[in-house]
Amino acid sequence: MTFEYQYPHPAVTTDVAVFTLLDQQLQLLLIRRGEEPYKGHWALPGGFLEIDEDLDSCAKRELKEETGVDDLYLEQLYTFGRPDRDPRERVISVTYYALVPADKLNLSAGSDAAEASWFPLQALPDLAFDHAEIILLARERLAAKTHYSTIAFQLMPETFTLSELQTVYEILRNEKLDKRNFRKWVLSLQLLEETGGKRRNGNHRPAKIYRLTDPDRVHIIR
Amino acid sequence: MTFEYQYPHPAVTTDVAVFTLLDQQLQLLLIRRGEEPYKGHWALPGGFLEIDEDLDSCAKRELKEETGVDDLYLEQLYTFGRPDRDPRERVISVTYYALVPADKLNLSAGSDAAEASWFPLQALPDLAFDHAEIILLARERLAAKTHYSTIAFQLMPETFTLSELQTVYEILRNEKLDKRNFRKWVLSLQLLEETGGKRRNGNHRPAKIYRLTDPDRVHIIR
DNA sequence: GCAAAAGTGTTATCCCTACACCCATGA
DNA sequence: TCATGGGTGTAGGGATAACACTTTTGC
Repeated sequence: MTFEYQYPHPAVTTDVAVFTLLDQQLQLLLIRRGEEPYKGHWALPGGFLEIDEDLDSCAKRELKEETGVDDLYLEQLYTFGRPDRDPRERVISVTYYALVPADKLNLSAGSDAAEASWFPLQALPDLAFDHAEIILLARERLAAKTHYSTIAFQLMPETFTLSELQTVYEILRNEKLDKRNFRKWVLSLQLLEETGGKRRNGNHRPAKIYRLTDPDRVHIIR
Repeated sequence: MTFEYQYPHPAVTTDVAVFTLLDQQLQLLLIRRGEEPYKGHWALPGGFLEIDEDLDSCAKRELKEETGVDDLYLEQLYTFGRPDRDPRERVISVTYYALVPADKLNLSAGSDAAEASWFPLQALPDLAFDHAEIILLARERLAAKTHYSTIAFQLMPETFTLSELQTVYEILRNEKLDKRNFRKWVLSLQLLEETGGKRRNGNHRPAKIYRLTDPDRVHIIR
C-alpha cells in the first residue's frame, strides 16, 4: 500500500529533549539508533507523525513507546527543517522539550528502542542529525525560563528540601545563588508548603521538607 | 505526475502574521482567499513548503509572491497541527510573525494573491482556518518581547522622533507610558543616535530626529 | 567536641516610578 | 499671545544584593 500526492510532501517527525536531574547533574534522555542513517549513534527520542495524530500526542506517544517515560511536563520548542537534515527524505521536525523528576522515571518499562539511556549534558555522545543543535536551544530556553516561571519545579520530586531546590536552580542557571536570598524569594512565591517532615541526610541538622501547593502548574512570575 | 510514499505524509505550510504600524494603529496583513476552502475569507499570507526549501525561505517567498513585502524582521512563532485544521488534507503549519516599518511596504508590487490588505487588529474580518488563534499568539509574543528586547524598533522607519517611538511602545503594550521615564530608559540603551535634524510637525516645537545605531539587530536587553 | 549542612535578618544599593514646568514653533 | 507637543530633573519606595553567625545532628 502506498500513498500518492500531486505534490511532493515532506515527512513530519516530533523529537523531544527530555531533561531530568540525576546524581546532582542535569541529564538528557537519548536512544541509540538501531537503523541507518546514523546507525549506532545516539539521538533524541522521537518519530514520525501519524496522519490523524496531534503534534503533542505524537511527542508523548513516541516518548512512551521508546522510553516508557510518561506523565511529564512537555512544551513545544522550535521546528527544524533544513532540507538536508535527514539523508533519507525531506523531514520537518517539530521539537519539544520535557522535564521529568528523577523519581517518576522508569526507563526499563515498555521501551521498544534498542537502548535508552541518560547522559549528563557535559558528556553527550555523538548525536544523529541536527540533534545537538536542538539540545542547545532547549538548554537555553530552559535556563531563560527559570527567570520568569516556575518551570524548574517540574524537575523536583514530590517532596524536597529548599537546599535541593536551590541546587536545581544553580545547575539550570549555571551560577551560585545566595542561600538567604534564594529562600526569601522562593518562599515569597507562596507556592510551597511544609510537609512537617524533616530529612536527615548526614551528620548535620535535618532539613524541613516541602511540597508544591500546585504541583502540575507552571506559573509565570514577575 | 504524482509522488508516492509508503506512509501517509502531511502537507507542510508556512503562514506569517505580518504587523506594521499605519495610521497610529497596529495593523495586520491579510490576503483574501480565491479558492475553497474558506473562499472569500481573509487569511494569513502563506503556502505550501517546496520540497527543497528551507522553512524560513518558504515564509519569505510566499510573502513576497502574495504581497510584494520583502526585507522584514521574521521570526518563527509556533507550529500548529490539529488534525482537522484544514478540511482538504492533513496540514502542518509552521507559523512566523514579522514586523515591517510602514515606509518599507509596497503592497501593490508583485502580488499574485487576489487581494492583499492591511487590517487594524481591532477590526479583523472573519479568518480562515485557525488563523485567528495564530494571530492571538503572535500578538502576545510581540507584546511580551517589548519588555526584554528591542523588537519594537523593527516597526520604526529609518528616522523617527522619541515621541513616535513611545507611541509604538504604547500601542504594542496597550498602556500609557511616562514621557520622561520612557526617554531616560530608551536613551540609556545607547542604541539611538541623533541625526541632527529636526521634524517640524505642527504648531509646536520641532522634535529631534533619531536613528538606530544598529538598525538590523534586535537586542536582548535587561 | 567537631564537622557539616540547615536555618535565619539587616543594611546598602540600585532601579523604577511618580510627578510639573519651561521651550520652540505656527497660526 | 495662544495653543500644541517637545523637552527636561529629582526625590521616594520597593526590590534586589551583599553579607556571617547560630542550630542541629551524627560520629
